[in-house]
This record gives sequence, structure tokens and C-alpha cells, in this order.
Amino acid sequence: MSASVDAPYPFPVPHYMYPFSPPPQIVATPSPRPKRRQVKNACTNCQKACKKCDDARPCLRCVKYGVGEECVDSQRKQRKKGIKRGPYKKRDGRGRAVRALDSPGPLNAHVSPASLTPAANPPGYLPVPLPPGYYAQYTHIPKPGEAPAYPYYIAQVAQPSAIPAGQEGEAANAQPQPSYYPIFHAPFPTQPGYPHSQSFITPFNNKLR
DNA sequence: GCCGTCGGACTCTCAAAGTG
DNA sequence: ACTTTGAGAGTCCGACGGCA
Ligand SMILES: [Zn+2]
Ligand SMILES: [Zn+2]
Repeated sequence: MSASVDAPYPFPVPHYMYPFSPPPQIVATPSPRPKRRQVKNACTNCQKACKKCDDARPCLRCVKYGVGEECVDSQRKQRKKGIKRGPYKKRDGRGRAVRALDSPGPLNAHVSPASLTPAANPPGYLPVPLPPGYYAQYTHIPKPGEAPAYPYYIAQVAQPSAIPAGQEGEAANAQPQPSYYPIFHAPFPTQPGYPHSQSFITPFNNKLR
């Protein structure tokens, strides 16, 4: 069904990844589906509901349901240590395929740089004209005395070169301090009927709700 | 139409095992 | 020390049903 905050796209591209996704007609090939991107930590509400979260706090979904105050990161378990494993199968040459995404990038990273930059587009999608180092994200910037709203922002993210190889800066000290640049605002926070009634079209040419 | 629930496919992370 | 592998732990898609 349609467009809810949970599944806003007609195709499986996370909205924070490909904000200016091209209209369907220029999506060329029936490509293998682009990789789904996950947030590092879903908030407890989204986790409970098994729904998509985002990196902003409060997250889009909590804001939508008016429970922004309850939007907190879920606790992640520590991985078990000391688990013994059998010998590995060597997969070299032709059979090697697992993490070899299509490009011979830096081999030290399990996290493909492609997943970090806007330069990477899933197969079948055209590049979008975003400045390097930016990708779009829904980010709520709370202002004192202001009701929660749904501004769209372009969030500046750390350049890939500034990210420690292999890790996306999950350590607290590696966390970039992004600055946010408002590009435009979705109209509906002040619209009557928000959030439940009317759909609208974002300038991204994607229907959000 | 919206919402909540949930099974399971998918993704991410990182310790163990392997390599030089 | 560095790289590779693979599985644990997590996210969230998509189907479904209930309700207004
Ligand atoms: Zn959330
Ligand atoms: Zn939340």
C-alpha cells in the first residue's frame, strides 16, 4: 500500500541515501535490488515495531507519532567472545565473491566506501547531483519552544577520507560533528490534517505521505 | 485510508582463523 | 600486524489483519 513513513518509496531505496532518486522511467535496467541500508542503532520504538528508523533523534517515525521524547537508542548486546570456529574455506580466484562488491576498492574495509558516499549509486540508478560529502537525510533540528516538525536537511557527513578505514566511525571519538544545511521544508507541519491526511510530493519527486 | 504486528530476508559488525 | 571469513546480532521490508 502506499506511502507511509515506513515505506515511502516505490522502490527499495532508502530515502536518506538517494534523495533525488530519478523518476522510474529513467531507472534503466531491471537491476539487482540495491542494498538496503540500516541505521547503526534503531530507536526502541522502531525496533519494537520492526520499522525503519533513522539516525536523527528523535527519529522520523517517533516524530510522526508524537513520541519524540521516547526516542532513544536501543541497547545492543555485546557479541559473544570465545566462540570457536572451524577452519575457513579459502575462496580465491573465481570463487571469491563475498564481499567483493563490484569495485576493487581498499581491501582493508568490510564496509565498502561505496556505501558511504553519494558517489555510489546502485546499479540502474543515475548519479544524482549532490555535492561531494553530502547526502540527504531527514534530520529534525529541535528548536526551543518549537513543535516537532519535518524539515528536510542536507546533512554534511564526514568525507570518506576522514573516516577511519574499515569502520564508520562508530567510536564516540570518531563521530563526525555534522553541520546541517536546511534546503527546504516539507510543507505539512503547518498544514491542517498533518500528519494523517494528505499526501504531498516532495521536491525529491517522491511522494512521502 | 491508517495503524500495529511479525516472519524472515537482508545487512552490519567484529572475533576467530588465516596469511605474510 | 594485517587480512579474510563467517556467523551473531541487528534492522526493516512487506504481508497481513484490525479499526475508523
Ligand atoms: Zn526510530
Ligand atoms: Zn524514534
